[in-house]
Amino acid sequence: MTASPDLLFRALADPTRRGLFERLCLDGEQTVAALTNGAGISQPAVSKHLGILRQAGLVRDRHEGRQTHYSAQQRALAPLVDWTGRMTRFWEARFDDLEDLLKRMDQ
Amino acid sequence: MTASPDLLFRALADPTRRGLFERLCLDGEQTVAALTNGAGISQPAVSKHLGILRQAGLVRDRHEGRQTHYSAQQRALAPLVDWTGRMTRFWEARFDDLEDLLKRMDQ
DNA sequence: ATTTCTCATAACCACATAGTTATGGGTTAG
DNA sequence: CTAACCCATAACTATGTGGTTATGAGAAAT
Repeated sequence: MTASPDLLFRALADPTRRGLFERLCLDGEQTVAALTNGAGISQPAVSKHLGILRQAGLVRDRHEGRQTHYSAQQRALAPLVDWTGRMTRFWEARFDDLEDLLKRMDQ
Repeated sequence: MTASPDLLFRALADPTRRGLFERLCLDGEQTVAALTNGAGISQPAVSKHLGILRQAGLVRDRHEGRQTHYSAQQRALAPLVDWTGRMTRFWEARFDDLEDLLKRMDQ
């Protein structure tokens, strides 16, 4: 279930939404209430953002009783990595641009 | 001159704009007229998109007589690569999600 | 059974943004 | 010098989108 780069870029374009994804990536699974806390927006807004992230495959939801736990699906970022790869690793791309990037990719 | 992830994501979120960047990456430097040809939108719209890409550091413009040549600056993608790295290469991130991504990054 | 709690959806609003046409500045051609 | 050309900016419009409040469905607690 790999989403299109378009869906991914659009989902990650909003800073609030990207912030939610970052929190899920760094702090692990969390409930909607926990995510709402500290997001600076209302709970319905958070739910909407999570819906968009879910549609892009970036998060998964797990229902447990009356609360929903969300977690990041890092592998959904794969098309993004592939895309940057295609844009950079290309025949005529100048080397001084590539050097830097390839270093970062190798850690 | 490295731009923020936010600026980059927002610049690349629009499909038309991303298409322009892709063409510059794959086909090399081109004039505005050349880019307008095949973009399916008017020349002013293309100029506006290029302005946004330039502001994000993703393209460079070179003036030559009455025409402007644009070229991709692939190194501007670095913050994006770093960001995905931070989101994936993190302590508790599950391995089955990482395996796949790291393979892609190593080519 | 009733109340409370968590979350999602609906309806609405304000603003951002991607497109258009019109126009002007600088450059080459005639 | 004048005309044609390339591109950028201005002004405007329509649609998308991120936020709100109101409400309801489902589960837990009393």
